[in-house]
Amino acid sequence: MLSLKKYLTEGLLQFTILLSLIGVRVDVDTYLTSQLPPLREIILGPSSAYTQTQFHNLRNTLDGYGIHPKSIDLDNYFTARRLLSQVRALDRFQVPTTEVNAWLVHRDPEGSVSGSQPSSGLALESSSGLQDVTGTDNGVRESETEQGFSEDLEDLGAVAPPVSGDLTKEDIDLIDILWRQDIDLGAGREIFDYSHRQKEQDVDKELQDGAEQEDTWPGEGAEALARNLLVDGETGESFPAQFPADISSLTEAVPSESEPPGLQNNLLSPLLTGTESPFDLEQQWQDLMSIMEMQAMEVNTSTSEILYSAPPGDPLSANYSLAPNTPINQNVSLHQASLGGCSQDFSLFSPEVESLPVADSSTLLPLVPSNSTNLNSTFGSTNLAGLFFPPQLNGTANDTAGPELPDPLGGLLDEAMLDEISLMDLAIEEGFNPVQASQLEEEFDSDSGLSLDSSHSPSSLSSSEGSSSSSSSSSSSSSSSASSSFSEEGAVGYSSDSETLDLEEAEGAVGYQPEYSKFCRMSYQDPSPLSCLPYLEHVGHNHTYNMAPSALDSADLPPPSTLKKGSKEKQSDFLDKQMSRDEHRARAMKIPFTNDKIINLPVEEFNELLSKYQLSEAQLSLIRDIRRRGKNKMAAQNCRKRKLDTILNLERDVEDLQRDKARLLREKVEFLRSLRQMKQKVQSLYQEVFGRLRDENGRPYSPSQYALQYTGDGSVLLIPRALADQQARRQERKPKDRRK
DNA sequence: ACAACTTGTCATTCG
DNA sequence: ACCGAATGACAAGTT
Repeated sequence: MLSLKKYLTEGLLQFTILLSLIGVRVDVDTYLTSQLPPLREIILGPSSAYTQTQFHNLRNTLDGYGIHPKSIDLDNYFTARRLLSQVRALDRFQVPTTEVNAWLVHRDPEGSVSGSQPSSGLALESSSGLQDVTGTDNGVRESETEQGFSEDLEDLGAVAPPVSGDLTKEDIDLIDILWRQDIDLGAGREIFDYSHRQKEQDVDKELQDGAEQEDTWPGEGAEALARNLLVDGETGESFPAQFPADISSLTEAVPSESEPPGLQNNLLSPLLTGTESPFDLEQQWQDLMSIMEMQAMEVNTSTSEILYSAPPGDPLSANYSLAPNTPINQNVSLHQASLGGCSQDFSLFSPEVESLPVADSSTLLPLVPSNSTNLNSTFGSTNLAGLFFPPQLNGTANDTAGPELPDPLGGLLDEAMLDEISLMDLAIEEGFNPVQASQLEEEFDSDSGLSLDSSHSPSSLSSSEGSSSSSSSSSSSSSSSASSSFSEEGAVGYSSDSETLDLEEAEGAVGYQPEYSKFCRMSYQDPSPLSCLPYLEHVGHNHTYNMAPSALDSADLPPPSTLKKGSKEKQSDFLDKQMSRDEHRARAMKIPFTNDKIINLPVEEFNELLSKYQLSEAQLSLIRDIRRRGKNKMAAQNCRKRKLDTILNLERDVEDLQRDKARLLREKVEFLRSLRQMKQKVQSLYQEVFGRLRDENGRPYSPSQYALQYTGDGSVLLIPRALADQQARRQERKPKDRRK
């Protein structure tokens, strides 16, 4: 019962911290769970974060860290707090910029990820984002970028707004409204605008460079900003071809251009009429993997090199590069036209080909079925099932378009996409997760959620621990250094015990010296090797934390006798005020030894000490209280420090997760955009090829009766529609089974 | 004066 | 049973 309560409390606390920090619904598990099993623990909170014994044991096992259990490094403690506030500020700063960056740098496969820069990456992103939004049309720009990213997100089915951190509900609502407005406006830009994309690539490059060289950023940033704005002016409103605006553009286009003949209409229908099943998280990964496989195919294709003038790893930009018109190859096979060669074969749709659609997105629109809902569903979401499987299988295809050509594209895409890529491969390819995963795992494997590994803890935690250990070790080896170290790091509440000791010595406390020497031997005069690591002697009872200030200061510092009498009195007055209540009480009760000893002596020695004096009951009681309070005070300090450490670690982990999530979302948006483009190309190619086929009488085949089917060896078959449908159905079931 | 933060203390639980 | 550590809660002090 109690353990359950404890567990719940810990979990709730950490979960609350996580949620509050994230501020949004983070479907991190969606993206990471399969790669990072420990993330589950992270999200749910390390149950050991606050556990007592593990912390204790961890400190005492001294696995290479040498952290003194009682040593509290105040400097680092406060440093940690300062860093915490900075981190928080960063987090807030990150809010508006995450999506801005996602939009502007989304084509950069590596630059914006900046996996190895915990906070600087964010800062850079922030700066770039701000640079971009500080233009004249600040608000417009911002909303545009937000819209771009957020629509992408919506398209992904990511319900959560692309913002992180401390956004209020009003903020989210506002952003949401802006999205809607932009969606309604059909805003969009670059998709098929080659020149624009070129510019954008440049801008992206500069953004990349700027991110790497923060110093040089402002100047170049302004330049890039200017160009970017120009681009926006060109394309932002005029041509709704942008990926996120696909929904609106397509839906708008349908009513006006739905009259074209049924041939093209039917041909395209299978691809454009997908129904969106409820968004499946697993599906998202499936999508990503599929897309990546497609892109791998692209890269492997020879013709792709022509098109990939963009930086390597930037598949999207290449998709828009229109190859120079090439002679139409009547022998074109869909195999050659497969994904890798899409762009080149795109030239088939050059104006030379009059009877066939050209490679303009607008020309594809008339081919779209008049059923606009299908359109919406197809392009408006990320469920790729509609891309791979014939519409009739999705249950919403209209009857005319349904049986038309599910198989052709289904076969091609299915084969290309449905081979599984392990998530780990994906992760490695992105250069992210294995390392981070192990990091996170380590961090949360450590007891009590404390990061004792300095390599994992850039914050003050590690340094704090390190200095703590150094102070404790020095206390055992060198009295002078221990003295200075302790005074520097401030043994809270007991720093004035030295004066108490002085006073007591001055008062001539009888029998004190033997104890004192014994005490010293115990603590730091023991010449044995172990003395360097006093905690090895008393793993559970090392109480040198507060011992040093009094014992060492009094022993090593110039005695008050060296001071002038007046100043001595002043000092004693001053120190009187510095004394703790217990010290005053001890003085009042004429306790013959220092509070330090009372508190820090091991039990046996403490009892020994007590037995050597004739102490009244009141004195004994006070001594026990002093000991109890003193120990509890240190315990409270440790506890608070530990709590803070835990929060800091959690905060850092949340940051990491937010970064990862943003990056994954960006990547997904890119992949989906790429997929969409490829899909369109495949559609066009299909139409191209199918439209050129003639039967023995020289008449074109009816798409309602025949379909092209792609085989594994790259050949293309013309098969009856019914057969194609059958095979499509079979293929639909496979992936589903595979997923289970 | 007041809020926020810090620190010490007590009570309690746990190992 | 006792001890010490851990920790929530509270109060006093500090900023």
